[in-house]
Parts: sequence; C-alpha cells; structure tokens
Amino acid sequence: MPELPEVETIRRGLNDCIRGKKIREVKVFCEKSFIGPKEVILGAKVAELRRFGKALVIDLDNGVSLILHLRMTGQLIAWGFLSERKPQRKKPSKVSKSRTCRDFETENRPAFAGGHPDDSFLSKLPNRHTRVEIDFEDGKLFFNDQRKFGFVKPVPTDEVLSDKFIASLAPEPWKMTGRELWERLQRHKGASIKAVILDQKVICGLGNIYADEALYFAKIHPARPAGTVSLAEAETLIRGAREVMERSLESGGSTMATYVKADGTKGDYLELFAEVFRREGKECRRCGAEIVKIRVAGRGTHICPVCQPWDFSSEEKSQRKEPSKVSKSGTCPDFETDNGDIL
DNA sequence: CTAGGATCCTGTCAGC
DNA sequence: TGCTGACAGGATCCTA
Repeated sequence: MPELPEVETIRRGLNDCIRGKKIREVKVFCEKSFIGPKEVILGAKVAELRRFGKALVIDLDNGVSLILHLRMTGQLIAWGFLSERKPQRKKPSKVSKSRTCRDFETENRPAFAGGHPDDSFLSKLPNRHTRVEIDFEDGKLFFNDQRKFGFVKPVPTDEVLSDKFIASLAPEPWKMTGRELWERLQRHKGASIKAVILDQKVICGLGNIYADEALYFAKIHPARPAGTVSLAEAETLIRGAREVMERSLESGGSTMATYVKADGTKGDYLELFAEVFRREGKECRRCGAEIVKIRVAGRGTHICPVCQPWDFSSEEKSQRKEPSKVSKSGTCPDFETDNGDIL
C-alpha cells in the first residue's frame, strides 16, 4: 500500500523526528526483515533521509545507509523524540508505561506514524507486527510489517545508487514526458496498460491505487494492450499520475493524521482522493455510472465502465477478450526529491 | 526479449 | 462457531 506519496510523506515526517539523532540500540524481532548485520548502525547519527520511488533511504554519518522498503503492509512509527524547536508543553504522563503515538503527540513531542494504516497507529508498541525497533537517545522508531514482505537493509552509502532495486528504477512521472512514456509502452505492446504502468522499470512510483486512479483520469480501460494507447492518451496518463499523487501528498497519504480523524474516530485516507479505488458499487463522480471491480494483471482493478470503455480504436481489439467482472495538475509543489526529481 | 502466473507471509472476510 | 478458500495497496522469480 505504501506508494510514492506515502513514502514521501513518511520521509518528511521522519525527518522531523530522527534527523541528527544517535542510534543506541537495534532490536530485530524478525530475522527476515533486517538483511545484514545490525551492529554496523550502532552509535551512528542520522544524516539524511532520501527516497527513491517507494524505497526510503536513511543515511547515517558513519558511511552506512539503511535501505527500507515497506512493500504491502509496512509501517514506520516514531515517537518520544525531543524537539529543539518546540519545547514540551505538558509533562509526559508517567501513568502508563508503554504509550501510544497519540500520547506523545498530545504532549507536543514529535511523533509520526505512516504506512499501512491500521490500529498499530493507536496501539502500544512493540506489538506482534513489530519486526525491527531502533532505539535512539530520546525516542524509538518501529518498523511494523504484518506480511513480512518489507525489509530494512544496511548498505555502504556509496553503494546505494548501485543497489539492484534502486538502480533499476525508471524516472518518476514528474521527470517523464508523455512521449517518453508512450515510447516505453511500445516495448510492452501486448501487455495490459495497467500491468505496464505498475512496472517500476517503466515508470516509477505507481502502485495499484494510483494506477487505477491515473487510468480513470485518462479514461483508459486498464486491460487495453499498452500498444493501443495513443500518444495523446499517454500524455494524459502522465498528467493523471502526477495529479493523483500530488493530491494524495497534499492530504498526507496514509499517515496517522489521515487514519485518525480530529475527533479520534478512525478514517480511511482513500476517501480523501480516490475516485475509483475501492469505490465499487458507488457512483462515478464524472458520469454517475456504477464503479465496478474487475481483475487485470492479477490485481483487483477499479473502473468506471462508461468513462473507461473497453471499446477502443484498434485492429488488435478483436484478438483480446474483455475481462469479466469480479463483483459488484499539474502545478509543481516547491520541493525536490533526493534523486533530483522535481515534484 | 516479453507476458503471465506463482510466490513470499499473515490476517481478514465471505460463504458454507 | 469453525472451517475453507479467496484476496490484500509490492516486487521478484520462474516458465513458456
């Protein structure tokens, strides 16, 4: 779930908590989740936080970096950090020994939770999904991951760019023109457009949510062979990808702030921007037709069947079978990502 | 080379 | 209530 906007939100949020902080202890609860020796990060301070697509990189001041990937169910929760900027208003409550992210927030100590939204944002930690805990001088960082697909991996900082995954990433939508995307699509003419834009080596940053949203924006049926997408459609698709991700970024992606509403009730960050994702059975906000869920590229896929007709102009069409139903901006924010992409 | 499916792992939910 | 199978927002590996 954590896609590019979520990881970028996490990068910014963690920056306020752990930058400049010294690592005291590392607890690995699941061997699979921490790839490499944990000793190499002990005593080091956090120098910089970078993001490459959906991967987060924490650079330390001892020549080591942590490459982090949240995959499907990863989350990062930081709390307990003392801030130089904002002095504490209240004294920490000493009643409960293990406190939650919210407790720290109300004490005005920087706390941050982002990634797969679930009740870990509100619960005591470590919990049964905590895979790695990094203790700093004055706070803790928890890496939670229900399905254990994500990982934390220490590597020499000068080898980050040559890491197999990071080196293979295509440019992000802000760095790619519609024509460039269209040219890349030609190398995967036969595959469904959705499968192709999910491929991080073709375009970087889109996951299942934003792929559906961007295709809806561009009014392209996700199962259409990539080779049938016109240059004009590819240009709209790129614009759509930028817009849906920027909109999510503005709302903070899947963070505690979007999961927990002001009144303390739980929310769903998708409702802040999703037009089709998990809206099956509901009305299309453009035309009023019913959003349906289908299966494309082995993934649950949401479309408006009227806005995104299967009917497209191509001779290849006849060779393809329409997939069956499963069930019923452009303006650039003023910041730069670490690989030089202007968002 | 491409395209599609299985796979890693755990939890939840629908259906019986 | 308990069981079973399908599915979940990612990416890689294997096969044809």
